[in-house]
Amino acid sequence: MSEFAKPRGTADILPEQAAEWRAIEDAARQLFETYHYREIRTPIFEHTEVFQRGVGDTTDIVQKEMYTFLDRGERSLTLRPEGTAGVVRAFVEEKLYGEMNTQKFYYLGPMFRYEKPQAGRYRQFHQYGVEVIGSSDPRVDAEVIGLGDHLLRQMGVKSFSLLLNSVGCPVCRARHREQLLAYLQPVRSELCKDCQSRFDKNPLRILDCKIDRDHPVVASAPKITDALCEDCARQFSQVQTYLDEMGISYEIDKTMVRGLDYYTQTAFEFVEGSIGAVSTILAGGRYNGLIQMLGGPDLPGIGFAGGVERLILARAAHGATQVGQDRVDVFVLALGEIATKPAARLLHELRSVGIKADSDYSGRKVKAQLKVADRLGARYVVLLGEDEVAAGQVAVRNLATREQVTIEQSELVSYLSEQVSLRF
RNA sequence: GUGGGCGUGGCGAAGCGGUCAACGCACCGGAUUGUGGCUCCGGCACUCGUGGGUUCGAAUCCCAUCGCUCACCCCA
Repeated sequence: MSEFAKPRGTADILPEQAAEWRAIEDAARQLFETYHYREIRTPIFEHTEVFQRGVGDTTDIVQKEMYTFLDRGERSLTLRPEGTAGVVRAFVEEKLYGEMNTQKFYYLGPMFRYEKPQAGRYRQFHQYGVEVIGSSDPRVDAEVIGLGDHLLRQMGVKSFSLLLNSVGCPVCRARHREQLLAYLQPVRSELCKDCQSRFDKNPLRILDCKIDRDHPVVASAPKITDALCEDCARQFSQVQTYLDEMGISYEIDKTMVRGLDYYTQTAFEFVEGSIGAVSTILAGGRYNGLIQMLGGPDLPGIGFAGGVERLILARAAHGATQVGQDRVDVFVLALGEIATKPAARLLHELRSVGIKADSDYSGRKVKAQLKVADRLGARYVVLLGEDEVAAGQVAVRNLATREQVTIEQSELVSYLSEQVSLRF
């Protein structure tokens, strides 16, 4: 074991896996652009207050999961634990609201949370996500949800379910909170320890508690979904109408609450059963108060975020894993001291015209080098020995057909350009 | 933060108190002259995460510690 190990909860993405990562990132970007979302890149760290305000002081993320540090100027900074707060901060700071009424963004990148790692949960993990700011039209909710659905399908996740709920607005939420507290008060002492404290901080979460969920009183407690104000109820039903219209199936889950404080109205979660205990693969919701909370105008917003690591796990479970092929077009084989210089020159010439080429650097024998060429999946071997060097020629061997020709060194590039291009 | 499982060569994995720590894969070399994928032969852990203890003797038992992993809270 090495003396230096990567920090807990981080991962090295090795070349083989990097191919899949890149494929996912490329496909995600392309899909987002198809929906006319534009990429936005915000800093990986922000002033701590951005997350305290943006994510919410009562959330686990802020209370116990942030990577917070003081820089040399004594400023408190935090590695971003999620993407929305930073995007909204940028939106407000750069005054992007001046441009158009509705703006659509996407992002891709690492996030950091100080958690104990397990399957599908890491301290540095990666998310792709979208944010739509400036419209509260339920068509936008449906578009964002539909985009999540589309992305998962496109990525090869064949089965998953979509849970949908509405968590209301500050008006109906406050009203529901009163009802709920009154309702639960008599059984407060029967609740689990966590729910005792949720009682004051975030009673909505009690409904979602895995321990108390089965408690008869809790199970039949008033749901926010049933206590929505007129506006929220209409929003919720219209979102469903559009989803129906788009042929996207979902289940209403009245106990589903999103973990972040900023959510209002629409909340949704895509879950996949085979990736471990943490089955949420992509989730999001509407956050109508957030922009104003971060100092901007009173604009509505909605978005989602998905975990790349969880997507990769799900792809694996669905047999969609992609392995990178590591092939080279040409392998330059130099024999002996005398061949090294012309070989280096030819290797460089081949690469200059875009032919993927490699060579051996350890001065091994022909046999060993051919073995390497074979293993690299090379189509051609350019062989340079004493005879060839003396004659200004090279032997070019087609590894598949075993045919070998000897040509002038000056013709090599044009000869191979032609051969290699024939494959495409 | 809490609980379970596990830590043997690059990887997978046997051994679970007593000769030199199996084996497979990978890797390296060889099977006569400068020609590959198969086969055959050979090489590759003074050491079993780390530290301490028990014992005549420990990879094997005990304790601690670190790490990995799964699960809980919560979450992508």
